[in-house]
Amino acid sequence: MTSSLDTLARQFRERGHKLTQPRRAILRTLLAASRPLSPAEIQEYGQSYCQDLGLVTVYRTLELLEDLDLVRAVHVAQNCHGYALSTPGHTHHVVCERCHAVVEIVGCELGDFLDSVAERTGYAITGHWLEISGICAECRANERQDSTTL
Amino acid sequence: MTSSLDTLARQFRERGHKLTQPRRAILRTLLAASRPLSPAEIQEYGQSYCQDLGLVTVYRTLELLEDLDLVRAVHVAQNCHGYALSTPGHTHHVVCERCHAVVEIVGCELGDFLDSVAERTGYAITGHWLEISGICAECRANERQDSTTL
DNA sequence: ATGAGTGCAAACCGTTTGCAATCGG
DNA sequence: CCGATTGCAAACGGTTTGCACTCAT
Repeated sequence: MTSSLDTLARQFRERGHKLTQPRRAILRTLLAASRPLSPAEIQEYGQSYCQDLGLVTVYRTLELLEDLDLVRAVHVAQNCHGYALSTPGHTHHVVCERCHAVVEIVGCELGDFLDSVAERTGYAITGHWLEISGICAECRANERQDSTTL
Repeated sequence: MTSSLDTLARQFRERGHKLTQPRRAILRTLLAASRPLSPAEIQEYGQSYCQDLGLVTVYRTLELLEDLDLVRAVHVAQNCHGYALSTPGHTHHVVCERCHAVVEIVGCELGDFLDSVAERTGYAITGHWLEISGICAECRANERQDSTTL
């Protein structure tokens, strides 16, 4: 399911890019992440793998990883960009409003719907972006607890 | 279908806000728009209705309009925020990649899908955002023409 | 050895804030 | 009239760029 560091590293080199310490740190960070991270977060967490990882390098590496389709940018509410490793195939995210935990929905069941959209609008559909928000089981449990405590 | 300036203005006043020239210009601009506009674009186009419409006012008014649910922020690829009048009820957009024309899909047929997502993930689903991209009939026609011309 | 990749500092750009002047009800 | 609203200038925060140094191959 999830790619390993080796797999990512290989794909990286195969396409003619050097696998430096900073880049390795960024890949490790993304692998360990349970939700999309902002560039600043990637720098912060990445520094545990590469002491002086610079924010600029994070930006440049993310751009490269996006080009290689190894990472995808997702729209997260507040200040827009979050980055997560892309999983093979087409997926959608369900994001918890409280704790920002992300669950991926693998497989996309929108095919029929999109066909009907194409028919109704006359557009040739080339892509779509679906983001679902909700509250995860854990946060709901916590909220129930809080309300009894109040 | 689409609200008129009067309707918007009324809702605006009913909730205790003053309807100033700058605000009226912003509403007019949004009404006339065929796609989500960035704050800067709203200022630019809005100046034809209100000479010295300031960008700051655009930001503050958009924030207010969002609170009132008269406008919704949509995620547009490049630099994130676009704003469009919200239509009553839940809708999705189909955006043309070439000319940015927007068609709204009224009514949302994702109910069953979302139910199954809730079941599979344990999340209580609170909302979703779907944006579909494609190429509109007109642009496809133009492209066919271009390719014959070349 | 050498060019790709890096970090730093500074530029850049969209957004927000403080404030005195203005306008709408 | 009086407070909500405005525009300006300045602050702010995230992102990008120029440049000299370094590292992976």
